[in-house]
Amino acid sequence: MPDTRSERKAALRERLVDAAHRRIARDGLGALRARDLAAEAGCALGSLYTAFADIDALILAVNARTLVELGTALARAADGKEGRPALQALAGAYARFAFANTRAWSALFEHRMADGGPSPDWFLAGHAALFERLKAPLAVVEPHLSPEALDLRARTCFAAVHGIIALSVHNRHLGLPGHSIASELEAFVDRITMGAPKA
Amino acid sequence: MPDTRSERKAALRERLVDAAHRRIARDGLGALRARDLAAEAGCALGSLYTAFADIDALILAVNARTLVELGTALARAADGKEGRPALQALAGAYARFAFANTRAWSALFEHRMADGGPSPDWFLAGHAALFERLKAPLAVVEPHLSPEALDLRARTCFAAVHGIIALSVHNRHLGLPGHSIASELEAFVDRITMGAPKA
DNA sequence: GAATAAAGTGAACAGCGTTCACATTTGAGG
DNA sequence: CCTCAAATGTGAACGCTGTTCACTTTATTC
Repeated sequence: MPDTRSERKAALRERLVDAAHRRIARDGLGALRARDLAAEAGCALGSLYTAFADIDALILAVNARTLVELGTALARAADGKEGRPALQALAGAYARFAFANTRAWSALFEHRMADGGPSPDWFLAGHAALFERLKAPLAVVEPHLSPEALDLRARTCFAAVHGIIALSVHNRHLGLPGHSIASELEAFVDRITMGAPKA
Repeated sequence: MPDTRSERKAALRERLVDAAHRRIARDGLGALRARDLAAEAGCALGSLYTAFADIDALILAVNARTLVELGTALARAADGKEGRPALQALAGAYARFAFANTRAWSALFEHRMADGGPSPDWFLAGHAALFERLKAPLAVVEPHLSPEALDLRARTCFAAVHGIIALSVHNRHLGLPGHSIASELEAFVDRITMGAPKA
């Protein structure tokens, strides 16, 4: 009793995303090979292109999965917290996720569309959710900001924390040594949120 | 009266670096093609590999040039300034350079060695000079820091500013809109240097 | 159960960085 | 000025890449 068409196709897509995810996690985005993925998923090379339009689409699917994992890690970290403690928790969770899933996390930002075009909307929305999450705790810390200014400030804070972590993850000589990141990040968020109540 | 061997070789190297620089500036690091470069430099494909070990080495030469340009831009901006104004000037100059030379500046950070190995020391030193430049003005703003803590803080500040700019340059939807960068950056550096005399 | 549409297949294609056997040019010694 | 070994220039060829396509196999529909 063979599976239906759609079941088989969905299963193939999942096996391919699994294989790509493992490969990215182990060797990074640049080590993805269409032939390796097809072999690991147990399908012919051509079948890959019946499941995904191209390798970019497959990478996007992996990134979507990573984005969900990152989102839940952040949500868990900030759960029940507000203001400065929430921001500290988010920054710490972001750093831990980046160091625990270095290559998959890097793929989120390294990847560019092959034709140079924009990523699909649903993917950009997932990215946007990252800094949207900062708005509520930031609003507690900086109640004087207008909604527009709050949006800008959330982007700035996200980018700053991201930059600190990204440089440390990618560039051993330029970034912070691993044992200093947590403390520097904490001091940094302290500065950013200065003026707010400490607890 | 043909040129000497070494003169010809040096001229070829320069033409190749010029061509690669133009190509990177126009279309980005990913658009470099060995055949294009050879054609534009007026040499055979194989000759490229008598001048440079591989494309990585050529990219490194381009990046070295970009790094020098960036260094002089920063030096000019901070000239005669100290403390907070110096930091503001450096951040502003860094942002202006990044937006005026988007692709060449991106190449400094996008590029990874093909074999995954480390970049040569002279190149890492050039990168390190970026945040070394922050130490003196930072020491004025935060005189209580030990040399070791100052080093860490300089790395953190560089990474934060770099992150804000990088995300705005690369990711239109996640980063700041162009017209807000200068003001957000200024507010940000203000926060970082809080407690120091304003002038 | 036959007809039809969908999916699977892997050889073939175009493009890439890099190499190599060979042609050319160069500069020092007779 | 000529000679000739050695350095340099050359582009076809190699191995690899993502992607396509004519063809076979399979699932669904009437």
